[in-house]
Amino acid sequence: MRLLEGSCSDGERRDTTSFFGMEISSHQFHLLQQLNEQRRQDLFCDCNILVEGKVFKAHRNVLFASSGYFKMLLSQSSKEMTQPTTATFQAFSPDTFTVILDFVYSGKLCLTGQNVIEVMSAASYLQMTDVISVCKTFIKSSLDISEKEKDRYFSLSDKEVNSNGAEQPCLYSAGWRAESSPPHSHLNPDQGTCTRGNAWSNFNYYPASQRNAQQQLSKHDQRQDPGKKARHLGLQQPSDIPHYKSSKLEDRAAEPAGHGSQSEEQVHIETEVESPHVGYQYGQGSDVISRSLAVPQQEHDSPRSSGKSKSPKADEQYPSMPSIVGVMGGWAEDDLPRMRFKCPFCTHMVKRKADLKRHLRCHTGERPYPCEACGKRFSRLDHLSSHFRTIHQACKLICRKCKRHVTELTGQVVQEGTRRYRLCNECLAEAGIDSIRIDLEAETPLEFPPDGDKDSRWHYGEDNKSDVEIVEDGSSDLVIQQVDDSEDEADEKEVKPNIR
DNA sequence: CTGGGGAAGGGGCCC
DNA sequence: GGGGCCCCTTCCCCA
Repeated sequence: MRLLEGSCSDGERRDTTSFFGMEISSHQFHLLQQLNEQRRQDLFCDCNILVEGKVFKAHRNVLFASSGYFKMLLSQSSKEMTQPTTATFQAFSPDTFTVILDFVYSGKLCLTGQNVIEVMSAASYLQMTDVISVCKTFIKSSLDISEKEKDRYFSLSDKEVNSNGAEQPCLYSAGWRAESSPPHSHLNPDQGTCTRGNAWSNFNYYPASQRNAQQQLSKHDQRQDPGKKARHLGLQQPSDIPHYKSSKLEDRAAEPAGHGSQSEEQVHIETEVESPHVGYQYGQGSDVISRSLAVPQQEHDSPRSSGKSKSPKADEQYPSMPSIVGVMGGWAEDDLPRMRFKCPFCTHMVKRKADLKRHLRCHTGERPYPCEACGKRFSRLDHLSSHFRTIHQACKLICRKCKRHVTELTGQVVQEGTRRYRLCNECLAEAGIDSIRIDLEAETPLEFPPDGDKDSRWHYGEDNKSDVEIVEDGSSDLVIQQVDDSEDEADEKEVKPNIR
């Protein structure tokens, strides 16, 4: 117990009001312990989680406070408080969820070399950034240990390297120090990855006997056929390894499948486990660089979803991302190792960190660029730009029907809702929409937001007096616009962001 | 069921 | 490092 002196956290009173308070350090622990006890006794449990047929009981409020996924899920179902909420998962195994749930109710994460990948995957799915961080720490720990032993490794024979012991769990515990911050620090997105939750700096890591196994696992097969790596990693996975993004990763997992005798499981193992070890793949020097990446994390949509739903600003929702790991990714033509960046989620490597940052969005589902015209969200600005030009601005000077080239003289822009395209005059006549009354005031053009302004909104340009003549079909959303292409092109050159 | 076309999305790379 | 372009693949819709 200790005395606290400080400012009130309330923003308005912050500068004027001081408080003296007492913090009982064990309170949080006892509270969680009680909740855990209630969970075990099925007391007040109002949420059923079905994982591959196994039912887990839990408390909505605890799940809500622990997982971004459940936060979103339970927010949506919060109106139906009378019925227990049921969530079903196929993406990970009951064992994995047990580890996750135990962590939620105890602050202790029971990681092993066998479960760390799946736990991290599940945590990613459930948007539990703390768990992801701890898993990364776990993996990094094995790398660090391996690094120290690298020299020794080179003197080891294959025989020695191949002998590894059985894995035993490592326990990462929140620690509940007197000055402990809440263990589920994803509620404090400002905290960096490494310091995320002071509590994590106090985790217990044991047993020491595991170190040898980890060392050996991590460093074997340098420059060897990647297919052989998995056999020595010892980080064997159950057959139901979840994937961050199913199809793509499965495709990529299949890439090294040329090693004939490898089972599908082995391929998965290789794909998922390679990340923490790849830094040693070409093992020359200390080439593992960890950096925190201030990229918003996973969108609410599950990693398997299409990501089409609207969501709050990604920056707010996904406060952290897995670190970018720079590795020696191969050998340049001059026989010097070249730096490449390894995706922590798949086997993909890129030359530039910025490219990896961009690539990571395909794993997280983050789509920070919304089209204000139709609501569709994009992971990349250039895709948004392309989409907008194609769908909403009819930039292609091609008749959509007959595919002939059209100009402002030989064709017109047709608008259906927010969608615009061009039709040549002949096709317009064929469609019987050549006699529609032109109403200049009926519509204003769509305007592209300024360059790089993720947060800006797209407007129907009110103050951008347009040269577009609009013909509205009284019966539907169909609108014909008379577009002055020459001026459009000039606009594009002068004010590029305002693509028209 | 199938093939074609359009849109989306991912990677490489230049500016 | 970000923006943007090009190229390619995949997905989806439609005839």
